[in-house]
Amino acid sequence: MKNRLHTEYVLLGALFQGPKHGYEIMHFLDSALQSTWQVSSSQLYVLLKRLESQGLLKCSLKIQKTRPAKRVFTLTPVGKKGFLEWLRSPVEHVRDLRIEFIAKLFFFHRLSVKGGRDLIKIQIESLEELEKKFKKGRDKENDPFKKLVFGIKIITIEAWLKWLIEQATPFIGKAY
Amino acid sequence: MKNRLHTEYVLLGALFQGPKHGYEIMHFLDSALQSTWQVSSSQLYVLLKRLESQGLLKCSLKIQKTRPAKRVFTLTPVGKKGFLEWLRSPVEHVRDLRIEFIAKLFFFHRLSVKGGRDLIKIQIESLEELEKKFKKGRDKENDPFKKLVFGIKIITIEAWLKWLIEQATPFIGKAY
DNA sequence: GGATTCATGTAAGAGGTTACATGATTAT
DNA sequence: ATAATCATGTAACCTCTTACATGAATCC
Repeated sequence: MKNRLHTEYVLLGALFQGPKHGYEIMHFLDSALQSTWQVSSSQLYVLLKRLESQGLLKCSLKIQKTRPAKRVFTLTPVGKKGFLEWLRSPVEHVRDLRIEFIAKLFFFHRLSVKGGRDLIKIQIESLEELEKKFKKGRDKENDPFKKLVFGIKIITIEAWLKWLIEQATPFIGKAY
Repeated sequence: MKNRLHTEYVLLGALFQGPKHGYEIMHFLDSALQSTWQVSSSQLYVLLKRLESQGLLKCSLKIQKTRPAKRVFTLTPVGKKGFLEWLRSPVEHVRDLRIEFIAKLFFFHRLSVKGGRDLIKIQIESLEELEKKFKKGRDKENDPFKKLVFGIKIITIEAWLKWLIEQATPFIGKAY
């Protein structure tokens, strides 16, 4: 499966529990993900069109008397599969934890999907490995600036590990 | 002074200690900032052109027999002033600490510019204020997901405060 | 003989933002 | 009256990335 944009997966997730039209998706994301994930309305409609053309969504028109027709989107099986695969994969880069990983946790919680604890577990493992790697890198490094850069990477990873264990794990709950 | 791009300031910084041509700047950034800041060569030349047209750089041609002429760039007084203003200002967003702030520290260190300790100090103050704000926000929040988002923000700020105090401050040194 | 270094660029495209366009309905 | 809500979009622009173009010199 190709490397889709993060926002595209978030849109798929917004449709996981049932069809919605664009405007509805906008409000769903605004109220639930709020400042975590913002999609402008123009971008939203562009992405929905693209996802439809790629067969991840299908769309039906719902004509209304007084307003423009709603374009109601439904996840296709391909779209559903793609979303779940994304949801259960750890993020590749450390920088993606603050945004993309949080979005995954949101969906595990909101949609009651199983696998959240497993995701957290492998995410922790991959962070611990990275931490080791960076610590080795720092030890070998002589340039004080580069040491400093390793330092902020390591300290950030440690903070996020703590957050994953102490806050994210209880958030997901035992059942999932 | 308008809100210039971060990369533009980095280019200005690369010229702070004397004129360089594009290719030289590339190597300077590659070797010194390495993985912290990468500029593709195509983007580099575009930015240099823009900075020149805005009067922050001036350029002189140095013709060579066998290779294309070097375009040697020199900081103008406006450019120098703009760079120092940027250098001494704290970053606005927390997300900019990991990249933009680090670049500022690099230049303080590398160019032996004074004001590094002051910058760290006000950066610490602004982070501490943010931390308080987020903690209040978390206390008022009922939605567990939004609490979790506050949680990662707070824990990240705490880590970076620790890094600023324990690692960045000694890096800059007492004299600056 | 082939890769790398030196030295500059253009062109195309991806992803995003902001501004603008439409137009009725409902709330204040 | 006028502002906000509902509902969709297009167009222009910005930043950055990738690919491509040129062409001698030098290293292996």
